[in-house]
Amino acid sequence: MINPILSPVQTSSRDDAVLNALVDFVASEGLKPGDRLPTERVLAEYLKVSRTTVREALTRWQELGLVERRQGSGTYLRSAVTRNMLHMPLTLPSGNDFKSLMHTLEIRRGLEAEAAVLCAERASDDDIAFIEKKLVVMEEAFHARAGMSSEEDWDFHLAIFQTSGNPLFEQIIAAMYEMFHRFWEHPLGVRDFGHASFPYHRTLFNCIAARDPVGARAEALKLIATVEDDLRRGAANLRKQSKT
Amino acid sequence: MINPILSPVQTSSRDDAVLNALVDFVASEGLKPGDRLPTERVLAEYLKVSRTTVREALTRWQELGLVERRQGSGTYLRSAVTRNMLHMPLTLPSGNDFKSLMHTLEIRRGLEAEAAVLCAERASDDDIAFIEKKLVVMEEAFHARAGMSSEEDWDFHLAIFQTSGNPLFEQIIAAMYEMFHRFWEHPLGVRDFGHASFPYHRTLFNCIAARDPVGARAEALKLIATVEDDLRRGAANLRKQSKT
DNA sequence: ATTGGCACAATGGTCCAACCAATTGAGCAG
DNA sequence: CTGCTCAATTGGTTGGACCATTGTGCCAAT
Repeated sequence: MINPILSPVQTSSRDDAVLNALVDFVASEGLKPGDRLPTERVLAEYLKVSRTTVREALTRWQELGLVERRQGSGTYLRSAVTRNMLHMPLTLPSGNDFKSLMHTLEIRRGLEAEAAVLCAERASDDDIAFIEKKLVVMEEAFHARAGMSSEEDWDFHLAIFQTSGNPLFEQIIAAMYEMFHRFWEHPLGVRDFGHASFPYHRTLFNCIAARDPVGARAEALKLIATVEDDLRRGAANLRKQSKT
Repeated sequence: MINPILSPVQTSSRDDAVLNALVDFVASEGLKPGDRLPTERVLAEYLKVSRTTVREALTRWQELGLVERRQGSGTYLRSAVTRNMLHMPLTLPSGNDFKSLMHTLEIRRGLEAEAAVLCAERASDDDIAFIEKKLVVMEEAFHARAGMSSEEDWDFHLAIFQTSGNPLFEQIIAAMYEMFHRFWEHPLGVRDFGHASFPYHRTLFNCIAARDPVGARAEALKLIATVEDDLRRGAANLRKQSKT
């Protein structure tokens, strides 16, 4: 173990200084996601650094998804920024095959079950009413379109994560979810994807409403299991197609 | 839901082209993590782009942790790179307070348990021998120094994650671990931090070696529970100190 | 009044040439 | 062999120029 006393010696590079200043600026101006940042030229002049340095700093934020740049238009905030953020770039080698998608589901399995437990333990009456509202919306959308709808489904799960009282669940699972859905839409030939998971949303909610953590974990695991089955069916479909 | 048919219209920017070319170069040269890449000037000339563009591309890889740049020395590969890598950069509001540390443990609880299950299901005999080696090293370090050692402890857990066959476990938990250890060293007045978790390392290994997923989950949960207890004790310590 | 096209300014993207700062290694004095 | 100096190498920064895209306002045609 390295002695922490003499380890850091932070030679704060120019970029970091720019980003720190930018964090303060965003805070003082009260900028929210979607708002436009000052132009690179303005930032460069204001911070007394070259535009190249500003660009390197913004490139880093862009790669982290904190900011979006549109040529001819400007640079826009994409997410809330604070000082002391911890950046965790996850990299999955070759992310568009069956195995990689399965890996995201294994993560979700662990986290969704845990979130369901915490949610069942901590939910207030208001929280439960809120979650039920999302559930009803999802069920209506299901019956109206005769199929799962990603949007409302996600809203329901999101309500659970938020009620868990731990913001990390939402952020990590959101990343898994995004990666998964980037591919699940059409490529896999399964038309009624997610159909089988429908009933478990209601049973999961019932356990949460009854403050039953053990039951909530079990229902969450069943729900993920149906998605895994769908994925396996999709993979089998693909294999069959490629053979013909 | 947006119709995916008419969404992308990918105008491949210059940076991406550079990075793709670099992936091919790394592949053709068989470069491994730790190896040195060509200098920025050489890359610029070879790819017929300006050095600025090369730098922007490398800055992006650096932010993703794929590459490390040392002024005066060169640019070094830090991780395997392949085409079709999928990047999921997460940024977490890094709290330095008790609640945030507890949040990281809740994530670890879900993931370590799941990793232990998968490890017990999938471990080959060689894997188990490797894990046991790490365990023995940790136990020796424990007896030699009469206390937990972060380094060897982490190596043991790392071996389990790697055996789980899912690289995401290692990456996510590593981030949680870093966030946690950024504060656990001395600030909390608990001297024998992690001491109570020691015996569960052996029991966890026994379950894995016996290919007992259910038992492995249980032992992993017990292990995390002891860490949570330590953290709670540390928080109580802090409160007591601040009152005097 | 609405629509379509056009010129123009603003903004991010690229390029170049130079210089700064840290690292490395060769050469040399002790 | 040790320790120092020095020069070449390499990433970091700068200023200035130009390109490509976007947004806006004006104007003519409908």
